[in-house]
Amino acid sequence: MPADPVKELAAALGAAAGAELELERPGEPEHGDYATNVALRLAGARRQPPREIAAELAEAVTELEVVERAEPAGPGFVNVFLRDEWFASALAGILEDGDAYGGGGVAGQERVQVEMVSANPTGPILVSHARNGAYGDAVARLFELAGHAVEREYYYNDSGGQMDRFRASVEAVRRGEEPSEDGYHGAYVRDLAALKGDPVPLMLKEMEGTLERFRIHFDTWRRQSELEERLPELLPRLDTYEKDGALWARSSAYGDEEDRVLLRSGDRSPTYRAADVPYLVDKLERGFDRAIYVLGADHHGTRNWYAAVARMLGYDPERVEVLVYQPVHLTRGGEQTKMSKRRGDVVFLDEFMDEIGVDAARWYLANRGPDQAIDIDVDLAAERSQKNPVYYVQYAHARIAGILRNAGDAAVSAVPAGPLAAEERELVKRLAELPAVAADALVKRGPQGVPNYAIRVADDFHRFYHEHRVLESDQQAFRLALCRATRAVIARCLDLVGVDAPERM
RNA sequence: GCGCCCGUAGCUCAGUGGACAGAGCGGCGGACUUCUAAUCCGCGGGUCGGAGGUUCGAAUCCUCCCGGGCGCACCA
Repeated sequence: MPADPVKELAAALGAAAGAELELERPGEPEHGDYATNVALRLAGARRQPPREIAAELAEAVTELEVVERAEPAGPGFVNVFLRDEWFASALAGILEDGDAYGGGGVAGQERVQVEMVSANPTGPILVSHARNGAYGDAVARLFELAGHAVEREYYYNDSGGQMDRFRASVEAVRRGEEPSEDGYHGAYVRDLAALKGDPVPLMLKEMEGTLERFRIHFDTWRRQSELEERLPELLPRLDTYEKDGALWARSSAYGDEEDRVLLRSGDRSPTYRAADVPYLVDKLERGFDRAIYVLGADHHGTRNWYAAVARMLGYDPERVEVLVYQPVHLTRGGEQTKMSKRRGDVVFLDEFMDEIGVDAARWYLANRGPDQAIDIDVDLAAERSQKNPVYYVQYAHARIAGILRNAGDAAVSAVPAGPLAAEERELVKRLAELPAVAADALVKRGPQGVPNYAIRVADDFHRFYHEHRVLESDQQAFRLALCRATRAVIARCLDLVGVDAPERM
C-alpha cells in the first residue's frame, strides 16, 4: 500500500477522536499544521455547540504521540500542531515509495482506453488537436499512476468525402493544377505531391512524428474503413427506423439528444455516426473496462451518443466516458489566429513547438482546466519563456539535481539531527499532498491541479533552499532526504503533464 | 429558441462548502564572495458579472437575470 501521510494522519486522528475526519492545510501558521472541520459537521447531529465538540476532540487528539498540541479555534475548527517525529515518518514513507509515490490506492485495476486526437489525416497536427492530446494524455498518465492499465488509441477516417477531396487536391498538384476551391491548399499539400503513392499514409506518418515529438505515444491506430466492414452485421442489432429514405438510429430513446442518421438517403452510404457503432463495439469487445473519448467542445453535442449506442446494444453505458474540453485561441501580437484546416494561416503544432518549446507547449495546454478556453499569446510565450512557471518548476528540479550530484554518496536519513525549521516542515507537508492532488485530478478528469501543485512544491523548495544550506550543514543527511523526495515529487508532476525534468539548466 | 461551457487583481488564470480570496505576468522597492539569482524578500492592486435563496459558514450549491464562447447536418 503506497504512502499517503496525510490520509494516515487523518485516520489516526479520526480513531482517537472517534469520528471520521478530513484534514486541510490552514492558510495561517497560527492555525496549526493541519485543521479539521469535523466538529462543525457533527454539531447538527449531536445537537451540541461546535466549539464544545471541537474542545473535546482537541483533547482526545492530543493523546497521540505525533501531536504536539491541538486546540479548538474559530467557529469550531480543531487545529493540530505536529511533532518533528511525524515529519520524519512522512518523509520516510515518501522515500520508501520511490516512483510509486502519489499513486496506488485503487480498489481494482481497470483496463482503460483513451482515444484522443483522432484528427483526420488531411493535414498536419494543429495546436487545437494538441490540446486534445495534452489533455487526454495527462488523464491517461493519471490513470497509470493510480495503477490502471492504459492504452492510447488514434482513430482516423481513411475514406469518405473529406478524404476524397484531400487525395484529389494532392493529385491535382501532381498534375500541375491548382486544387479545387473546396480542396486543401497548404504548403504541405505540395510537399506530399512531391512524394509517390497514397498521400494518406504519408500524412499519417508525419502526424505520428509530430505527436511523438509532443511526447504522446499511441499504442494502436484504428481505421474507419476497416471498422465499417462490420456494419451489415451490427446495424440490425440497433433500434432503427426509416425516414425520408435514410436509416435512423432511435438514439433519443437511449439518452441521446436526438436521433442520428446511419445510412444516407440516396446511395445508402454510412455516415460517420454509423462508423461509431462498430468502433464502439470493437473497443468494448477488446475488453476495456472503460473507453474514454476526448472531444473538443465543438463536438459536445454528440457526447451522449456513444453511451446511447452502448445501451442500444446491451452494453453497460458506464464503460463509455466522454471528456470535453474548450478551444485554444492563439494570439500573435494581439490578433487572433483562426485555426481552420483549409487556410494557409493555420497554426501547426510543429511550428508552435519550434517557437515555445515542447515543455512549454505541454505545460500551457495542460495547465488549464478542460472547461476553460485557453488563450496563448505565442509571442509572449516565446519571448518571456524564462519567466514561465514551467521553467520555475524545472529550475527547482535542476537545483536539487545539482545538490545531489555534489553530495555524492553522502549519508541520507529521514531522521533529523535536530529541531526542524519552518521551511523544512512546510516542504514535507507539501510533498505529503501529492497523493491527494493526483487522486483529485484523476477523479475530476482535471490534470491542471498537477502543474498548479508543482508550482507550490517548487515555491516551498526555493524558499527552503534560500534559507538553509544542505551540504555541510548539521542537518545534511535529513536535508538530502528532503531533496531526494522533493526531486521525485517534482519529476512525477512534470511527467504527469509530459514535461521533462532536467538535471541542469 | 433549446443545450453545454465560461465570467475571480491591469492581463492570463488557480481555487466546486470553511477561518482575513491566491499564483504567474505587468508596476514599484530591496537581497548574490555562499549547494545554480531561471532564485528570494517586501509594497501596491478585488463590489469573486448582478440579484435572490439554501447553510453555523457560499467564489464554490439552487433559481432568475446580464455578458461572452461553442453546438443544435444525411460534414467529420
